Amino acid sequence: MHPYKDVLSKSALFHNITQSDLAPMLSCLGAQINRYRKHSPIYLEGDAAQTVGVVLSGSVQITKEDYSGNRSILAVVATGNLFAEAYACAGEQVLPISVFAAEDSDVMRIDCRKIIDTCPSVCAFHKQLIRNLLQILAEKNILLNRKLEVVSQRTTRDKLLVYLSGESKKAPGQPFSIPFNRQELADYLGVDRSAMSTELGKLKREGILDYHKNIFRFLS
Amino acid sequence: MHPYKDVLSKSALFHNITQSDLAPMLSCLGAQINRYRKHSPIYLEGDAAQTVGVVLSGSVQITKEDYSGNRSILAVVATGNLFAEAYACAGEQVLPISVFAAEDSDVMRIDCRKIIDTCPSVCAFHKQLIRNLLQILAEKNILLNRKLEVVSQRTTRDKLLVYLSGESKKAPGQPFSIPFNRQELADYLGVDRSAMSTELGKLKREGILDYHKNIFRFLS
DNA sequence: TCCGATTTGTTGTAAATCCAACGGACTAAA
DNA sequence: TTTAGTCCGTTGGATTTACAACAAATCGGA
Repeated sequence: MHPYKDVLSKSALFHNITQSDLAPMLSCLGAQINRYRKHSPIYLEGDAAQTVGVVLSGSVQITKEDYSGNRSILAVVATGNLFAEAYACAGEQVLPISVFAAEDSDVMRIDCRKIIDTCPSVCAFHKQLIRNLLQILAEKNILLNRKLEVVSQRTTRDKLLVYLSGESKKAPGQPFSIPFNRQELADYLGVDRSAMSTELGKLKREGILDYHKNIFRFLS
Repeated sequence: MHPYKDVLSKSALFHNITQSDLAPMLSCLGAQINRYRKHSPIYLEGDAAQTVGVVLSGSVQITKEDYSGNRSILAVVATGNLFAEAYACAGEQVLPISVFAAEDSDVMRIDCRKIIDTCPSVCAFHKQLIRNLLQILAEKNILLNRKLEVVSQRTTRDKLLVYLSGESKKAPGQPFSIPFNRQELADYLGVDRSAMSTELGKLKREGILDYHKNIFRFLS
């Protein structure tokens, strides 16, 4: 009985893999589990990137030092999610980021080469694992492309319109909600919150957009 | 003898696959080759994304319509390279982009499910194919992350410093070249060329950076 | 060498953005 | 009800950027 089977079976990496198959698979993969105290490093910038991390409990922070030495938090990875998967899968990479435990956390690490080099006789579920990994990378790719499209817009107005029209595309003309408050939206768009607020006000006054809190609707 | 074996064996998707293995592999994958006239569509926005494309000859353009209906070119894919791979691998995706032949072009398409669902008895090289696909996605991921970090900087100065210090990291203090001219660099950073030129001049006058054409060096 | 085309740097002005500060609306706890 | 905290919109001034136009430098043939 694996202590983390509930977390793992909900994780995208182990999607469509039955709980009973988890334990033998993990031993086949040589998965290593470690506990990290809050603030202690899991990976450091410059490390060789060979293993993908899975957060089993707690959460971790992806951080990076900029050219002037300021450390900033790029992302927080919650329980059940992966980190460093792109670097581990690309092979021969040096990590450009560091990972720290945001709280006391358990982390499982798997060597990506073990995932890729299937052992056809033993592990029938390797194939599913590879499929999942491919899907995770592909979906992240799509997310990054989408964000890049938004932040590449030159003006706050265009960033808002590109982001919001994208969110609205599933049901044009209908109200839709966004998963951000104003500050988070401003951070996502890479603009100042107050300037964004002003621009939202303009769009509303011009009759292009209506909104209340995080519910938006295009008036076209 | 496959007519495109030289192009294919140089393509990242078929890296480490011998030319003699190409033909049986392609037939096993159900690869389809079509010729497209200049400007004719290969994929249209809204299509179901199931196949990854490989440019066998010529080149293709990735385009997208923005919220106001303007079509812009996001990328040009040269001979030997892939397109739509992320959407094809993510499964159940609708394409948010269109692809047109930039010139008369031959394009091969492969159903991603055929790549993922290995046929262990027949194709020993499926494994290598999957490894390559994973690596392509992972590397693209890293590139997108890197670009996103640059473009997310608020000021032109910071965008320049983040980009250039990243390029300089391989050999700190040494001169390094960049693969862009000024206009291309400005496009990559998402800023105005002349404003960027001004900012570069400031950095030089402040003694932070020296450059000549596309050779740069940090003076730290 | 000379010419035309392209690339790069410079400048001034208009416009957009950032920044800091503040006030109102709302919420939750005391 | 009061109070403290958070979120959101607004404002004004300082800064930054875009834009357009032009000058200087560079490059590749003829």
